[in-house]
Amino acid sequence: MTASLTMSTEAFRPVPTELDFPKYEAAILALWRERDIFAKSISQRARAEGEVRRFVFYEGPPTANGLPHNGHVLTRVSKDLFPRYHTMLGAHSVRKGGWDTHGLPVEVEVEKELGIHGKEAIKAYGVRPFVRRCIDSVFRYTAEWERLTERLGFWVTLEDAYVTYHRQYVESVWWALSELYKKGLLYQGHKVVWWWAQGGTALSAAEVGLGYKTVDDPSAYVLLPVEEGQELSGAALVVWTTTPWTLPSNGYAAVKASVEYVVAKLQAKEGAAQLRSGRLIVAAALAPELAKKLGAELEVERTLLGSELVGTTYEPPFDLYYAERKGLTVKRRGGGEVRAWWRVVAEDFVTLDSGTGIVHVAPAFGEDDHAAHKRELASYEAPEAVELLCAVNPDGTLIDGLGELSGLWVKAADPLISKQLAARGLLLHSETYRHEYPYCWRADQDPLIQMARPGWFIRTTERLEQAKANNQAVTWLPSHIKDGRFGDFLNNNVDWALSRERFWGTPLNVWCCGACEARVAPPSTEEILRLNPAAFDHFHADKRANPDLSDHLMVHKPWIDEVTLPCAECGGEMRRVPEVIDCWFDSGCMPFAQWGYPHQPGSEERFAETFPADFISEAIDQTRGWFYSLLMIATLVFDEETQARLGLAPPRGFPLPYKTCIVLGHVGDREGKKESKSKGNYTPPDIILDKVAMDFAVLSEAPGVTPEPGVVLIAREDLAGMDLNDGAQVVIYHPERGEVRRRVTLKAHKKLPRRVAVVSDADRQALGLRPAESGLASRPVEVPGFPAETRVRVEDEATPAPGADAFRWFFYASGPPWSNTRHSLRNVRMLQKDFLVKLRNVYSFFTIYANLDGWRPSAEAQADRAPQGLDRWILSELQLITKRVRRAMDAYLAYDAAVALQELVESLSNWYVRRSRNRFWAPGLEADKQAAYSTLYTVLVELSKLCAPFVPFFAEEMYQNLVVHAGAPGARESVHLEDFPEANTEQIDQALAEEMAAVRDIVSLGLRVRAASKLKVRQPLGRADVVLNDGALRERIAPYASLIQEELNVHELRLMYPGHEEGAVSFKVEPNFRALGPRLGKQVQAVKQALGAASGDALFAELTREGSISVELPSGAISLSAEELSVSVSAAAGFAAETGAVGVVVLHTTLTEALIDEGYLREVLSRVQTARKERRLEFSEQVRLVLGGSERIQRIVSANQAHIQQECLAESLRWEASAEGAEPLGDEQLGVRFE
RNA sequence: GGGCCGGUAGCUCAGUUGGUUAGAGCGCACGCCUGAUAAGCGUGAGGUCGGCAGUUCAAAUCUGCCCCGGCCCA
Repeated sequence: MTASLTMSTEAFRPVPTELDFPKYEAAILALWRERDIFAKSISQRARAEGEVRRFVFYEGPPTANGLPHNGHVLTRVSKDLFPRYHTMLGAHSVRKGGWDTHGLPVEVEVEKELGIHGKEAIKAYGVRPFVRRCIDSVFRYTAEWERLTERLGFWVTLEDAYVTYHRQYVESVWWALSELYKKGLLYQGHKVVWWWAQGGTALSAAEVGLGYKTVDDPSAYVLLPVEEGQELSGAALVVWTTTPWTLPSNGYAAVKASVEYVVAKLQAKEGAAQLRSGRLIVAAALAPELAKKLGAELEVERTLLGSELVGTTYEPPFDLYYAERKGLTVKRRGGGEVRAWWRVVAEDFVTLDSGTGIVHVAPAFGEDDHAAHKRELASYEAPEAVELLCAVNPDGTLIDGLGELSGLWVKAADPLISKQLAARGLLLHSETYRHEYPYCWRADQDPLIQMARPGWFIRTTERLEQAKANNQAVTWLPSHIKDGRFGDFLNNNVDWALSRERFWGTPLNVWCCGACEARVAPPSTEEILRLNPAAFDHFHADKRANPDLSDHLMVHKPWIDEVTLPCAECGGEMRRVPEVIDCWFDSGCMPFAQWGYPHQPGSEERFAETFPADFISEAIDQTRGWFYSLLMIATLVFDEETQARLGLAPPRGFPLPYKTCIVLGHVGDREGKKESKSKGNYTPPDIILDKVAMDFAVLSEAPGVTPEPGVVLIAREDLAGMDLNDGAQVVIYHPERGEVRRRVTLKAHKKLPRRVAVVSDADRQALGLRPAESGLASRPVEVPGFPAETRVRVEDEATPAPGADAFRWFFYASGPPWSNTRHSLRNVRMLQKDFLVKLRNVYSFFTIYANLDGWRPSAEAQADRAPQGLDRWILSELQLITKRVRRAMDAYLAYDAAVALQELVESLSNWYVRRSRNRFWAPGLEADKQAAYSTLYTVLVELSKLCAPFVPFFAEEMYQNLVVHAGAPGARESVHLEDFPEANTEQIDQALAEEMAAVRDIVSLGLRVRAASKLKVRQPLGRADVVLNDGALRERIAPYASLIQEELNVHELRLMYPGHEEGAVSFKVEPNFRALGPRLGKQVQAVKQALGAASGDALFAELTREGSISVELPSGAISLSAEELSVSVSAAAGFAAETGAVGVVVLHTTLTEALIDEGYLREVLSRVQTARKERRLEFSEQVRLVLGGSERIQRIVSANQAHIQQECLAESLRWEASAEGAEPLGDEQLGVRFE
């Protein structure tokens, strides 16, 4: 048979023997592109007749100004899975991409590019060119993102992706802000923020979190003397602070009302510094500790509750405000008058964890402080009379009026402040305090300070109950997010600090009148133009001068700052506030802003169709990010009243704006550590997707080793990262000159850091490489930026990369997506082997035999005949798994679905195919063989559909070959245009599933007996006895007797009832705890003992005879029914037998001469087949066989000549007594050759 | 310091309403099979279920405290 002839008659393309997944994935990608399968998968559903169910998915926009990493791979594959599934279920699922483009990270990138730092530097450079650079930088890595997206098979339309800086998008955001403004939810106020003084900006919580460092700060215990004329005069409150620079801004001293305080006399030692007061007021519980610090005795004079201290006035440490405002009093709403500042207040945030139990409160610095101040203000009749005390300028220097302290950077002022306080007798004690303190994440020498700043806020706290109710309606996966991390976050909600004093962001659309108090928040440029038709003239002029100016910049700083509006109240000029907004607000607007709602034509319909989302998914760090911004904005903007006003029909109840949210865990390295580019413990996605290659900085030598030519040394971790062992053969080359390659041996070297490679002189010369200048000090993160000739690429050519399906499968099958994943090439390959490789082998097996037999799919071949035996079983398994997969996917449980699919492949490969092999190589194409092909074909085709959302490439590969190429009836263009399989419950046979499980157990037990008795399976045995624990199973197993016989290679199989065996087993009778526990309680332990002490065989006999067992207990005799007992058999000593959960398998191990002959015959066949294989003969090629060897073999061969010829495809068989090359075969000799 | 999640075999993970012999895969060891063959299969070893205390006839499972790791927040 020649190749060309075979080709023409074969229904299926042969499956290549080499395992190169990336190779065929490339072909599949081309096919999808060419045929536009993704678009068709969507439009096909949209065109369906009748009401089309929608499945709404929102893309959480990534930022394209950084490179994608493995965490993004997880999000992308997670986001891809469910829309694919629902599309196959018939839903219309639009997948619009999106890009997040605003924010500080973009500005920082540009600053780096320009080599400038800070707001002032940006202004000096020019905001106009700066912003133009921002817009250019936003899509720096778009190409990489697009490539990764396509390569992973993540189906999303990027062509019409929403972009947060686009004018259309910005105007939608404006609309939302305008709505909030109208509802009174947008206001200007003060908030304590983490302030980066040098940069002149507040940092978001996430940014602050990046910069914590352990530092030593001053720790000062300061006296606040009680003012004259009060009960406690003569004593001083002791407060503790680690930020002395906030002392000039002190406003209150806070205590906890319920805590006990003491007035104690300090027994100062000789020579101690002179203090203003020797009587100290501190929390009783902390007094001893303070005394210890002071090295002095504290003599308690009086004890009082915190509540008794409230109202006491004191002298602040600095005169700055005191002189002027000590007389300022305010009226309480409920009546009464208090001094505005410098009195004791009761606050719950006061703890006894550290300090003195009395807290120095500086309302301008510190969140608790500010909140306390606000509570005070809220109780006044005229709060506006009280101005905030703030002795610090926005640039972080102390204000004028503080003498030598004025103009000093706050941290620099600390020592001086301590000195002054000491001089004035107010410093009780000072030391240093080691703690975590935040620094700017991008200028790590700049400490952040907490500071109250004016800004714009969204009154989220006002509608918090709705937000919470909304959260309760969301299906969170995992469920603990709802009341855990997300719920907690809502419970601790504070108003959303919306504004940012930066340049590149959505400008806050609030215009204020310079002459009066009027403000407007126009929702669109259209409205702006209505108010001032010339509003954008300056932009158009700029555009004429610079035609390449992006139109989108019309709604950005600095152009938008020039837009003025006439004041409707007074006719004055209104100017925009200078701030831009938090970019999280942008992303939270995407449900409507992606359509340009409500300004764009058609956006109402589109928004109505796609709100809320059925499903979103991002990593856990988005809890406070996107998950929050989406939910909060939807809650605030789309309340019932507004929905009615907007005419959103039908009205949406909670949850908004997403029904289900899968919260993903983080992707870690092999050790579970966070993958980080700077540490180099990072597997680039390309290693999984394309080829196993990595770049290293070139070194000429390692500590203590001179490299030999042909050997390259790298760190052990890097070796493991490429899934290679010490001594692996790889190729190395110049990263830009891949045509010249050297084959080398990789060796691990302990003293090497990551991402450097020691290359010998000879190899370096041959490849045109030179050592990297930074040598051993090269940091992993820098290596990609090195000049090409100082980098060497190491590639494992022998083992292709696992590919996109394997990458996807890894994330689905390695565990629930919310648990952290340990990612590495090795782990990806491990899971690939379990599923993809195994499935591929079955698929390959099928094509080989189906082609040999000329079987092809047809309506007739797939006719619904009643399947029997194994066919019936595997088809039932298929339906059971289909049911499980659907149930799991409907509940968004990808991992459960993946496990189910894996089980099906296991059953298919390890049992169905293995047990059916002889059916496939039986001669001819009889009915049974037809049935086998038809069954295996059906399972494979259904599997291709079942796994299509998971491994879209391989599913397509199978489908294209088995269905499309083979011209099967009903073939669609792509598996992704197919309907997802529905379980055919008629084919489910639960009983059969149990029976087959028992059969597989019995076979395992039998094999265990053989292994224990050192009896090869090839040696037939006379008989096997099976004693089942469950007698009822005997009848049900009987039909599979021949199958078991064959697997165990025994002539006869006896299935026995317990009690009818021949002494090979003994019985064990135990309590059935589940049944007996409730009845007997404590006595079950006594029953257990009694049963254990008695003979199991006797108990079993009694049970069989009487139907129950009587047991003597200390409390009297009780009778136990069969249901209350569990009886099991085990192998009796002296038999070749093994015990398992199903029962006992006994093998009769006596070998007769006839059995030995049979064994030899099997050996002869095996030898001949092995010889065929060694000669690489075609499966169907006929041979002229010559055998030789000892006499006994000759006798066996001649007695079975026809059988041997048939089995081994031998057209002739000749015996040659003196055959050369005869080898030992047990006690005999055999030689095999072909003529 | 607070919150959330996790801690089960060498590794990665399952583990039903608590039921008495805790599972799977990989890896390892041994072996089998040979017309899936650079495949396939079996068996085995390997566990104080993070620790301690409690509830219970019975705890990997429920409760409390503690230890370790990760993440988030401060």
